[in-house]
Order: sequence, then structure tokens, then C-alpha cells
Amino acid sequence: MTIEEAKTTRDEQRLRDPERTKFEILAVATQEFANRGFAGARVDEIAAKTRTTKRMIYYYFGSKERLYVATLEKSYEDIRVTEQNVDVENLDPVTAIRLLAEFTFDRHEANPTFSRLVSHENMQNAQFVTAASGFPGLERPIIKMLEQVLEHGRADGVFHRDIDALDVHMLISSFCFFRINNRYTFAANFGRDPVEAGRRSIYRQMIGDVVVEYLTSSPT
Amino acid sequence: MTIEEAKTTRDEQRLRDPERTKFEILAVATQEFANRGFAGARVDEIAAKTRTTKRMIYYYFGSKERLYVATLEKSYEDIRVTEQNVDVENLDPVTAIRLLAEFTFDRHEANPTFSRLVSHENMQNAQFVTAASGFPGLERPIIKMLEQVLEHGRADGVFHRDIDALDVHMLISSFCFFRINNRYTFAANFGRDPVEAGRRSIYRQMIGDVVVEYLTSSPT
DNA sequence: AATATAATTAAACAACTAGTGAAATAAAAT
DNA sequence: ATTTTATTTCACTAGTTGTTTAATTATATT
Repeated sequence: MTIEEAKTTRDEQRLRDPERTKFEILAVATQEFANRGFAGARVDEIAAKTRTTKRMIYYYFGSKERLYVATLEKSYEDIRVTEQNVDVENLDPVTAIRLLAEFTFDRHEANPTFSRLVSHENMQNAQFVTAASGFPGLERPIIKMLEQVLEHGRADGVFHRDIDALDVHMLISSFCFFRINNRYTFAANFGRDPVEAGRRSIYRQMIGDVVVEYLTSSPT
Repeated sequence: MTIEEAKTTRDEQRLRDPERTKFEILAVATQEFANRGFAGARVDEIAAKTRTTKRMIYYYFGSKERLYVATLEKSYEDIRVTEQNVDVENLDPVTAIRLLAEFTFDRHEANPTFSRLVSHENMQNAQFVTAASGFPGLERPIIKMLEQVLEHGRADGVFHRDIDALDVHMLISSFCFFRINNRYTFAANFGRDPVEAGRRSIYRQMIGDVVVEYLTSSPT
């Protein structure tokens, strides 16, 4: 269900739908928190962008902070679900690792909201992500997949680097994250918008090449 | 002059020192804006952490926004100065590019404040960096150096990739930036703090290897 | 030394913001 | 038919926050 669906479907059958109300609040709040951060977001503004009222936000979520945490949890859960749909089981390691890199590349581009939430969390030392340990979606499927591909690649003798899944993930994520999240200052500083449509395929191939060349090369 | 110097030197000779007052406000404001962002920072808090009063901030900087822009300008200028002190003129291209990568790596670690300011700027679509065009420090020395090294490397036949300085810079910066700025969520999500002292040399070498292997490998 | 200028302090203002309380309404569930 | 639950309205508080008015005093100038 998208926000638009939730909005348009409303009132057609039921005048009251707690699930839909909660969903809409959460969806709007996610956008607001992603765009302005926890401190910058305004409860009144979130309420105004929903079909419901500020009072309902407190009715269902209790406080601005609990609403914020709820958006974080939902966003992490969504990422986990997305990653579960990737399958590189039967591919050769080089193809598989490139595919995982491209998947992460696409995910960042398709869902900048998540990256923005993450960025804001880091700017406040991840206080809410850390506080809510037992956070759902913390075992990220992508890591398991990377581990298998790396093991496979080493067994086949095509990967020669002594590096584990977490660091490969960091290498891939950093590039994809930076391209999306630092788009504006990069464009302002260097006169090149890295998210410009025409350059997309260049960067998508680039991160794949970077990872493949690194893993397949030998330490000196 | 550091903040500490400005604080301790104060009052020894003169009770009033506009330059020192301005400097201290700017230094404290930079920390506050870097830590909390423009919206999250509090003028009262900035004032409280200086030796002077809130009124002086308005006396010298006019508004919170102009103070913020001043910290941005100062920070960019500092980076430019730092980059000007790098010299890779007489090194072979592979050594030079690795040195530039390591320089950027070190710079991010030594100055997380700048990265945080940049991150916050991006979260608000770089509205202030963009607005203040004619911004000082926008021609970054590192780009010129990368251009020369890349040209040299291609002339020598050791670099085979068709990639320009800006994209190499993005590859290097993204890794260094992510390691520092996404430290907290990365640690919370994956149980590994990428800024932990013991892992520093691994990542420092890794970004060098990644860039060198990518540039020296051939497109397929 | 007298005066003017610039730096500094103290306090107040006005707008904003998260959260609450209370009361009323009515759709759904029982 | 009755109870429960979801929803709206709206005024209000208590605390915060960016900004300003006015008075004070150190330093520079004449």
C-alpha cells in the first residue's frame, strides 16, 4: 500500500480505519523525518499533511519520539524485505558480486528516504537506533549473501583479497550512499550532479568494476 | 589559534577583543552546527559555550543563518588550505594516487566536523552552500592534483580506465566519508565500528588498493 | 582630559512547539 | 440496543528559541 492508495482508498468503504490512519501517519512522518530530521520535523506539519489530526498522532504513537522510532523500525524492516528478494545462489562469484553491488546501487537510488533517515540518525550519533536494540531488521540479508559469494569466490580461486562481507558491504554502500546523499554539495562544489539521469549507468557499472577488480586482484 | 588559546589568552591584556570574540563564536558555532545541524543548533547553547553573550552573536553575525553561513565558509576555506599543502608532483602515478587517497582518508578522520557540516547541508538540499555561490574554496586543489596524476598515469600507460578526476574523487571521498559519518548506524547495525583505532590501517590501505586496482585494470 | 566610538551586558519580547485536557460525535463491534 | 473505539475540535500550558531594546563601559580619538 502506498500513501496515495491509502489516501484515495479512504472513505470508500469505511469511514474509520485505524490501520489506514496509522499507516498514513507513519508514511507522512517518514518523509518529514527523512527530510528534516527528528529535531527539524514538526508534529503540526506531519498532521497537516495527513487526512487526520495532530491529536491522532498522540492517540496512536504517544510522542514525537515514539513516532520517530516507529518510522525507523518500519524503514529498516522494508529494507530487509527488499533484500530478501535478491537471489544470487546459482551465479558465478564475479557475476554475483557485481549483481549485489548493482542491487545496492539501485536500492539507494529508489529509496533515498531510508538513506536520509540513516544520515540523520548518524548526525545524532544513532541514539535512537542504538536505544532500540532488539531493533527488527538488523540481520541484513545482504550480509549473508555477500558472505556466501565471497566464500564461493575464494574456493574457486577468483577472489584473492582477505576481506570480509562487512567491509565489502561498506565499500559498496559508501559509494551508493554518497552519490545519493551528498548529491547537493557535490553538485554545488564541483558542478556535477552525480544523480543526473545521464550519468547513472556510468556509476552503476563503476561500482561493480571497482569491487570486482579489487576482489580479483592480488595483494602485493 | 585554537579555541583553547582564544579562551585562555582572553583577559590577560585586554578586556575587549573583537577579533578574539568573533573567532571564539565562530569556533563554537562550527562545533554546534556540525553536531546538531542548522535547525538543531541553539543560539543560546552556542552563546553559553563561549565567554561572551548571545547578544554578541547578533552584534557580529546578525542572525543565526548568517552565523551558519560564516561557519560553512570558514570550514571550506580551511579544507582548501589543507589541500594546498599536499605535493605529489614528483611521484609516479600509482604512488601519487595512493597518497592522495590516504590524504583524503586522513583528512576525514582528523576533521569529522567538516564532514558533519557537509552532511547536514545535504540533508537540507545544500540550500546555504548553493545560495552562497561565489563561495570561497570551491576550486578544490585536490581536483587539480587528481587531474594531473590521472593524465600522467595515462601517458605512462599504467592507468587504463576512462574516468576523470571528479569521479575518482567521489570514489575516494565516499569511502572515507561513509566510514566516519555513518560510523554509528554501521556499528549499531553490524556490530563493527569502522572508526575503531585497531582497524584504521586496514581501511587506509584498502581505499588505496581499491583505487589503484581499479585504475590500473583494463575495461572488459 | 574630554569626547566619541565601538564592544559588551542584562533583560525582555514575540513567535513557536510538543504535548494535554475535555468534550462531543459517530462508526463499528458486541 | 449498548458498549467500545476511532475521530474531531479546540483551547491551553509550559517551555523553548530567535531576535531586539536599552543601558553600560572599555578603548580609541582628538
